Amino acid sequence: MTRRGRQQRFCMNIFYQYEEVIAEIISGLKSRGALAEDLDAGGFSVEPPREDGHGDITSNVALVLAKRAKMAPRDLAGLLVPELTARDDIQAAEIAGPGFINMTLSPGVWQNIVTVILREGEDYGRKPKGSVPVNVEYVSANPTGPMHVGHCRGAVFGDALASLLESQGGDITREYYINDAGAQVDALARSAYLRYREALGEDIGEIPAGLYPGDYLKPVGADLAKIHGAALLDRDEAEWLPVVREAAIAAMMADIKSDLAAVNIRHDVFFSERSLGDGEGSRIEHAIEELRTRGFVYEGHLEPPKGKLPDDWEDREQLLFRSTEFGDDGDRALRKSDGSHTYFAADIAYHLDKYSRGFEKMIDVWGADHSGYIKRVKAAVAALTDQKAELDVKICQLVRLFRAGEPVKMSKRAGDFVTLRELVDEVGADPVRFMMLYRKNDAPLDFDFVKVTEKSRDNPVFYVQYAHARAHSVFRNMNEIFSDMDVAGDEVAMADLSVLDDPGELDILKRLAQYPGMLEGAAKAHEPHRLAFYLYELAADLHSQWNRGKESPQLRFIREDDRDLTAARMALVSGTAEILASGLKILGVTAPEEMR
RNA sequence: GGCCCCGUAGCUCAGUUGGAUAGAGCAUCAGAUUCCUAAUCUGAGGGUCAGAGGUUCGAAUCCUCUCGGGGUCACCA
Repeated sequence: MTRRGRQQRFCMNIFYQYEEVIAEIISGLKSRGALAEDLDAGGFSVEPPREDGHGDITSNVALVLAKRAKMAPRDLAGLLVPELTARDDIQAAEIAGPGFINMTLSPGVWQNIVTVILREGEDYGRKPKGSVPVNVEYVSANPTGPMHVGHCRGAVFGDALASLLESQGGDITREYYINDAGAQVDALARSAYLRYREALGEDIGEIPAGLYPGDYLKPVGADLAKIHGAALLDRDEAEWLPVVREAAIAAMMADIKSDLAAVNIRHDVFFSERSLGDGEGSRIEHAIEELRTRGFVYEGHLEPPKGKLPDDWEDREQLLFRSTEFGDDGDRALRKSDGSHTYFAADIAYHLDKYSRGFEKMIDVWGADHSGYIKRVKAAVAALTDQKAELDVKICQLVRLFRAGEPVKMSKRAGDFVTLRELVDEVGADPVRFMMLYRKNDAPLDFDFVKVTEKSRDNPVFYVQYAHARAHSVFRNMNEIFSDMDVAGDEVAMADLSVLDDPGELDILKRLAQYPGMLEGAAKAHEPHRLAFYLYELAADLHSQWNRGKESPQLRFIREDDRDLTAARMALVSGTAEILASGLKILGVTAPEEMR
């Protein structure tokens, strides 16, 4: 981390503040000749200790610099410790293990966290909006039917990731790629056409294999009948198909947007694959030309696929992208045997379009079945942008549905898959969103309809929301006793916090201090689940302290006999509620003020 | 067969990008209710981080191999 980088950061993160303290001590030692003037002092960190008993904050500075300074780590630490302990804000600093420096801070440092949170409010831990545009593409479900639970996880993940990046200063565009070209939407159009004839009174019998049998196309057929009457009946398919297709896609996209709205997801840009065109002069041809000028396109033969050979495999010469140049396993076809472009070719053009719109950072969120597709798209982005753009592809693994421990059977062919809408209608948006995020994206996830609505510690959604509600319950009860004390007012904000010295209170304070660094790390790693886990831990800290007040009445947040102490504790509880609400907001989950 | 993901307590999972004696919840056992919401909390037991090598001050984490589970594998979208 450069010096400039440190200064540009908000100084809310106390771990960075102490990195700075150590950096200053090192330059002091240099100027006094205790350390070499040209010693590179970068690369160390100050972090919360992993275990109790290792102080409040810990640094690996001596371990990181030892080799460069040609000193034993513990000796180097020995130079730093006296300087650290000389400070008022550091109660103790000791050398531990191979050369860690464990510091115990004076309680005032922690108590001050609350003052900062109450001042910054929702901005605590956030960074001001920066100028780096980031494109997050997620959902991108085919417009051939309603959203089902398989889409849901990626949708929630992408949305929360976008919000998380936004909280760290990203200039985020949320984007949906509509696969409205190709055979699937033609099949959709033919299915809708059948429903159209049905709406005009014809008995259409069974929906043929290869078409979409779901009832959800019936309204589309009815609308077509209303608008066109019998006018489309006696035409050739070439005439009615574009008309029906457009109507069907529009209807499906309207359904999808409304399904997404049910889980509070919205996109800034809906990008149509069809708009990329086809054939001469299209953006797809342009993208292929861009690759060709860079020497990554050639006519050639592909190796037969490994494993069992498809029945209709034929060796042929075709237009290929040299993706092996960028680490892919094989070169990839750009044109099909009928001369039209492949889906991949369209995707290349799409990503080139993103780049030309100014996005040098792109994130795609895909389902698990697309993992084999990552390398070729990354290869294409690298090739087209001369490696200037970075694309991160996040894969969301499958969601397995359970009901009270029993697997929920689904058959997509029979059309009885569980839709996103059914899921949300039954359990609500909050549990859906939180549970989809309470797991790493690349691990499979079990979702139990019954468990997620349980009111118990076993259900993390409830547990976190309850902590927030409990805080507000405390405020209400406080006003029963001190009717003129305003939790949001100056008396609380300016309260003397030095009385917050109970170990349980300090635990909460230390957890609050971790919030900015946790957010930054989660955003950098593109891992919103870290925030969900953090909120669970913060909720546990608050519940825990609340309960200590049962055994030890002097620890209760509300102390009828001590107005000043009550004000200080209101500040603590208020700061905690603020962070719970702020974090939940990033995850897109509500923070209720009471549970019922 | 190739590629990708996963393998951590009986179960479900974290592990802050290489840090110290590996952590939560559930389940089990023992406790807390005149009391700010017991919808919660306190404590105990439970581990060869799948296995074997390697890299270094230091590995659950990085590299190689083996075993086991899942996904995927010309032209579809």
